[in-house]
Amino acid sequence: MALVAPPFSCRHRLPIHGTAHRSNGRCFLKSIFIPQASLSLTTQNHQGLSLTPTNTSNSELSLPQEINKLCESGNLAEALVLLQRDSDNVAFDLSQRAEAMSVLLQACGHRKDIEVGRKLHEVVATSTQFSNNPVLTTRIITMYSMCGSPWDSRTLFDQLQTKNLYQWNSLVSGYTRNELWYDAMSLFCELVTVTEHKPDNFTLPCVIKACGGLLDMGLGQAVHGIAVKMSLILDVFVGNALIAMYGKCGFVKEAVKVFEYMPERNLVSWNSMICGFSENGFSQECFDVFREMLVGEEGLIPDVATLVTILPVCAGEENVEMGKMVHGLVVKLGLDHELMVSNALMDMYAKCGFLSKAHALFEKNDNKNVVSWNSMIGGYSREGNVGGTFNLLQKMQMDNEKIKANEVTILNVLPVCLEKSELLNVKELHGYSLRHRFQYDELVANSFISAYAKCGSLSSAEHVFYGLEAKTVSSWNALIGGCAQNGDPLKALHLFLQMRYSGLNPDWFSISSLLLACAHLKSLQNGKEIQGFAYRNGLETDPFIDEALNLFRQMVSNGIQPYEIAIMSVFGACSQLSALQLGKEIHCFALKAHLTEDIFVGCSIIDMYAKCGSIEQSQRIFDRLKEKDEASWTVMIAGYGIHGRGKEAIELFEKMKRLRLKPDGFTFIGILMACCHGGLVEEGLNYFDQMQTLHGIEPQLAHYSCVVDMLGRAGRFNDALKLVDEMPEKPDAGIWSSLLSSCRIYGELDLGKKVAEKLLALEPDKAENYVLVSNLFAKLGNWDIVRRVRGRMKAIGLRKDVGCSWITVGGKIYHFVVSDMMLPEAEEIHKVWRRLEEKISGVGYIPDTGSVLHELKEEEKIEMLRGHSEKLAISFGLLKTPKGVTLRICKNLRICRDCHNAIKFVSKVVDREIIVRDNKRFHHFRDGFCSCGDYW
DNA sequence: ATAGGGTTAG
Repeated sequence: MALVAPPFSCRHRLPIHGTAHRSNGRCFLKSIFIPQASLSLTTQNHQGLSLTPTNTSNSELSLPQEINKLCESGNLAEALVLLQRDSDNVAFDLSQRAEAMSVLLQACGHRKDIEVGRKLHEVVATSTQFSNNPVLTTRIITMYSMCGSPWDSRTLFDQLQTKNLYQWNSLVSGYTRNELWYDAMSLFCELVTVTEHKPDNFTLPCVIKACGGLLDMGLGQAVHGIAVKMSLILDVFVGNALIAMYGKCGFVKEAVKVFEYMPERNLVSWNSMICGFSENGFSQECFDVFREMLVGEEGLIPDVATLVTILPVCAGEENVEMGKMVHGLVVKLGLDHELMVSNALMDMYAKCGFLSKAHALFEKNDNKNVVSWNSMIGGYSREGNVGGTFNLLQKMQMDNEKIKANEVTILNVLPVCLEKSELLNVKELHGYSLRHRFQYDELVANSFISAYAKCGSLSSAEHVFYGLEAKTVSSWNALIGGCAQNGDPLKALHLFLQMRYSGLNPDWFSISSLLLACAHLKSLQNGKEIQGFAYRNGLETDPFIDEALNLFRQMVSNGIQPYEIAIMSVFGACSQLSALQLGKEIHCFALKAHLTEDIFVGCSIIDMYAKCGSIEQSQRIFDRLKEKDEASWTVMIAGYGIHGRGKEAIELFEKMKRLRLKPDGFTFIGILMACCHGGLVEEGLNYFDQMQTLHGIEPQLAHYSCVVDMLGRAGRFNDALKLVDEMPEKPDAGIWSSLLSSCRIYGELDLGKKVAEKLLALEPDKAENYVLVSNLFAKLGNWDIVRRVRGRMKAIGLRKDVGCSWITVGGKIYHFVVSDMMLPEAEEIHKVWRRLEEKISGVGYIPDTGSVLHELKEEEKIEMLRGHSEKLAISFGLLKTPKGVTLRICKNLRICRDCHNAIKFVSKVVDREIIVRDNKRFHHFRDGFCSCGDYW
């Protein structure tokens, strides 16, 4: 094939750029990789290219020539005056006048001068000779769309009595030019279905581009089909448009196919191909195609578009060697003064870490625009160079070329404000963007939301968020991510729900943030808050953690590799739900992804199995861990703690000390909890003492809480109160509430009253506390006080958290709310329980109506007990699982005395192990006994 | 008369 550059590219480019390539006749590209033969073209292309021939030898210019001269110097208004003045001049015939109008219309389009364009339109429309001139109307349609006002194009188009294909094409291209992809598509449909016109090689490229704009690959394929049927696929423009469209839609393979089968290719085809690879992250392919384009048999010379496509690839890959080579090519082609090229070069050097080289280019270049400044500012910003960034920003504003900052500037500067969490700078920048109306840009607004959140100013973040007119998934994500990362995980979850209610679908970012929130929430008591939250918000289906886990699965099955943090978060979420099956599944995934060796992930896995009730599995994982640190030992000890296996916890703790590992504050929380749940009071007190004397660890509130709880449960109220007095910190509500429940167990009415007062004074707006207080008095039959407490609760509008239990069957989590009559299989479930109740009554079960806090008749109380959610969950589990399978139930509140008693009997009569996790610990029921030894 | 590829951020 002859190495002839297609005339198209230059003809197309020249009117825009105005400069032609210079060639000194030498083979200037040889040193890179261009074959010599390609050379002759540059000069050849040069000829006959000027827009309109000007006849300078003749002092008498024709009207079109004169208009053209004025247009070239930018005097469009003058040209219009000239046209109008000579409207009666017979010296100019009609065709000359029409041509002159054409020239002016074109110039209006190029220079976006809609004022003059509109006046000229009026002139044409009101004249009898020209109003129906199809050439002129086409030009007016084009002019309006080039001025960014395709609506005016449409108005004129609709007024036309008859429309030819030129006019249709002009309007379609006007829509695509203004990125009104949908309008372009529907106009095309109209053209095909309503008119006799057949779309041609001018129509299709626009339509194909619109498909790309809509990112609608299906539509694009359909148009591709039309192109094939009409044999328009042979057209270079159509082929090029297809390459670009497939690239935009993410189907590079299709783009390559089109490229390979094209009967004729030009520079644009190559550029589009490189661009397609670039957009889809195939950097090596970009370089390969670029090289092939230069040295292959077609041997084309790159133009500005090629260079500004390939340079960002070098930048993205930080491949400065390639970048330098392209730079050499740029110089040899004489394109180093092209603004876009020099900008791309600067950006490339900056991104490759050669900031001073970039700066040198920047200084040398006196032709700068916003992009130039932004690229440099971005360079300093990425380096975290606060001074350099702000210095440039200031210089930019003082620059006498009056280049104004834009949205990208803001986006570049914002990250450096976060370097030192500079809230002040963020606020200042925000003020600036408000004044310049940049906050209407979605990206800018979202960046401010996350920036404020990162600086710890959630309220400002929310302020920006709620001020948004249209909230997209990204806006929600910015706020959700901010809350998740900045210590308000519950708010993150709340927002997640709100987003779903507003009809938006969460994406991967939302889910990651949610997972992060779940990880932070691990410290909350077994997800109790989350469950309560979900139910208070009327979430009837599975709670969102469940959904997050489902989405995590999708993420995995879509081949998206989660980071360690995501894995850990998911384990955290499993722990909260006690979703053993799911936890196992994710454990398998982590194994396959070789993430289990990670010391943190290993830790989460141990924690997950323990919190999902499978302490033996935790121990196995723990034993196999190659690398164990203090944290690994601590989660293992704490795991035994929540299972009430104090002895094992103590063994581990002693072993840990023998290995000379240093227990820290967290380890002591674990061991104290273990002693507390295992009823090992003396041991616990001993460790509490050791912790201070031997290890020099100052006990925190959490340690005191454990010990006070431990003493209270053992009925040693004097010791407990003594410790409360000795505490350096003020006791919190947790301490009072644990004491209060101990008072209930031991019937300590007087102390209970005092403790209740303290608790309600400290946390007057927490429903749980009122429930605790009323439980105490209800147990003693003091209904008067119960009624008063309940009344007070009602008066301040508090409602008790709904009791809720859940069980996993077949990988799905089923929830049961107390006295839930809306259950899908309510009939069967209740029947199962009735039968069980008969059976266990035969072996000694007597309903413990003391657990019912309402004033009801005895029979009604018994009916209430039957509705407790854990009983429903167990009945469901028995109904749905084969004989002998262990049932694992979770509950958001503490298990009641009657249920605890009943489940002991059930475990005996159905001969199954039943594991219940309440909001404090695990209960393993087997053969009529519970692992907690009725001490909880 | 009407057409395809292109720099900064995400």
